[in-house]
Amino acid sequence: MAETTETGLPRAVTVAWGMQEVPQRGPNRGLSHERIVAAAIEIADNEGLAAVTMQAVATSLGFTTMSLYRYVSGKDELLRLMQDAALAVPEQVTLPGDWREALRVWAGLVRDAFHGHPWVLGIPRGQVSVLMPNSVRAADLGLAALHDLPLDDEEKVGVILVVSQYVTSTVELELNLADEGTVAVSREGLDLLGGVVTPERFPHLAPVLQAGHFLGSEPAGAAGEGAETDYGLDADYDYGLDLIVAGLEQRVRDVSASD
Amino acid sequence: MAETTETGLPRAVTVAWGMQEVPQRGPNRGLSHERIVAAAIEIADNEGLAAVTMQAVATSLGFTTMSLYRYVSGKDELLRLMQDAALAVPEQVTLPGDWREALRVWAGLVRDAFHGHPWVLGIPRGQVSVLMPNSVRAADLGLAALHDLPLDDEEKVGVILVVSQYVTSTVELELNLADEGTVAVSREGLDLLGGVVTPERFPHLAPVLQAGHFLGSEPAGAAGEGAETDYGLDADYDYGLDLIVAGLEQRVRDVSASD
DNA sequence: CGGTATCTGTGTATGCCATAAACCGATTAT
DNA sequence: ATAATCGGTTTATGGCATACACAGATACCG
Repeated sequence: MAETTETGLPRAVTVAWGMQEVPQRGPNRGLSHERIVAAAIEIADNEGLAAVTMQAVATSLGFTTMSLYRYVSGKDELLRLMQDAALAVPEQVTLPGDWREALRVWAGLVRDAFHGHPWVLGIPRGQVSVLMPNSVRAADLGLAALHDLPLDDEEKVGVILVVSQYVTSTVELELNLADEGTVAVSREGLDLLGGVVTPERFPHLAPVLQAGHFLGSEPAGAAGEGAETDYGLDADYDYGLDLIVAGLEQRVRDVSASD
Repeated sequence: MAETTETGLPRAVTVAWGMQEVPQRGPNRGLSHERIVAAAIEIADNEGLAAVTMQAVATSLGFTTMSLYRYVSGKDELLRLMQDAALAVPEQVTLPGDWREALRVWAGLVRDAFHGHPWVLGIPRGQVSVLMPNSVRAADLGLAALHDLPLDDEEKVGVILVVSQYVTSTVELELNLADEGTVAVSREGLDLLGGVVTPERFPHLAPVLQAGHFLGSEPAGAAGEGAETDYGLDADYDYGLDLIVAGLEQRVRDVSASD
């Protein structure tokens, strides 16, 4: 159960939206939660999420550890704020007119955000709020992408959820495999696994593993050509998205037919 | 970067598969990683993931904290093992013949596993391995469900991934909303949000929020009838799954047509 | 069959980290 | 001007993961 204010909203939500009353008396404030979150994000970007400690954030700002607690109720709240701030979708996007294209572009924006700050996935789930500013912004943009679809709003929200969840999970998978695939799939580990993942025990999966699919391990191929943003799973990503789009088109046909 | 053995496989993987050499000399072992993981899971089930400390696990087994480190390299590894053990799919499932039904049943099994041990979602992502025993088991079963589909193996793996990711994310969403929806959506918070989520700034989303959709908040309705397993988002869950299935059917048609 | 290398469980110790509590000086409302 | 409030610091605490070194148990080797 997350910390909540009298309104029932999690404190992180009210803070992020600037709905917190600003004190009148007392000295001028030397910090702001924006600056704190920005500093924390920079640390996470450079040194990983584990390096984000209250102390590190505070000293990187030239303040004491405890000073942060005047702006943020605790580390949980800081993490929530970081997460939302990191997943900002660019302002002023112009989406293609065709909803299929628009949806793909939107998904790409979400995906880019994750790729820019992969440590977000290191934040425990179950603490995420749909009501944070950038979530709301992203949702609005997603609905904009689907504007011309002949579905009611509730259903569009469902689509947005499915897609964003899909994108999130795909990035998560990419990162797990980046950790694991490159090393483990080096034949050696796979052979070892072959001892336990036998065709008798796993009739359907064993052949696939043996064939070397799974894990998106291409046959070496031409690596190195602008490899920066090559996550190796682009094909799988596109495939899943195609699947969703196809399902959506079918749904549209069904709806249109029943009119 | 996760701890790896000489094989390149994460240590958690080799431990989970029992691929670790058993020592010959020395006293008889009083513990096993299975018992440790089981104890840890019990604590997590009863008191939440936060209560799972090395100390708590050890004393619940009647041993010292440090004794655990003879079986598990650290807490990270323990969490990985817990995650995999918690997400076990029942043995001896018989899947329906129709692949649509089978896929739904399979997705339901995965979903049930999460519902049984929701704390799994509290484990930071990016640490999860696809090579753990129960992941493999689940993947095998998933492929079995799709056995009759006229798609190649690689594509089926893609489908499995999409579906399991979808299920995972849906459960995550459910839990987030259970934390937040029940409390926050009590009109009061929503009104407050209305001040910032204005139709001018969020033309597409604001109406939806105002209408009370989003967050799966039904108009009160008849709650209490066997509410145990009522997560409120079943409709959304089914919807997304339908979408995927529909997409898949389309894909099958495409493939068949190009034959 | 005795010696030795090896392993297990334990006790002790360390260092990091989040956070609580009390304090001083600055600022503003009255 | 005075009092109520607030910001930032200092100091202190408790929890937690884990490194290290030890004492007894066990199995291999000659």
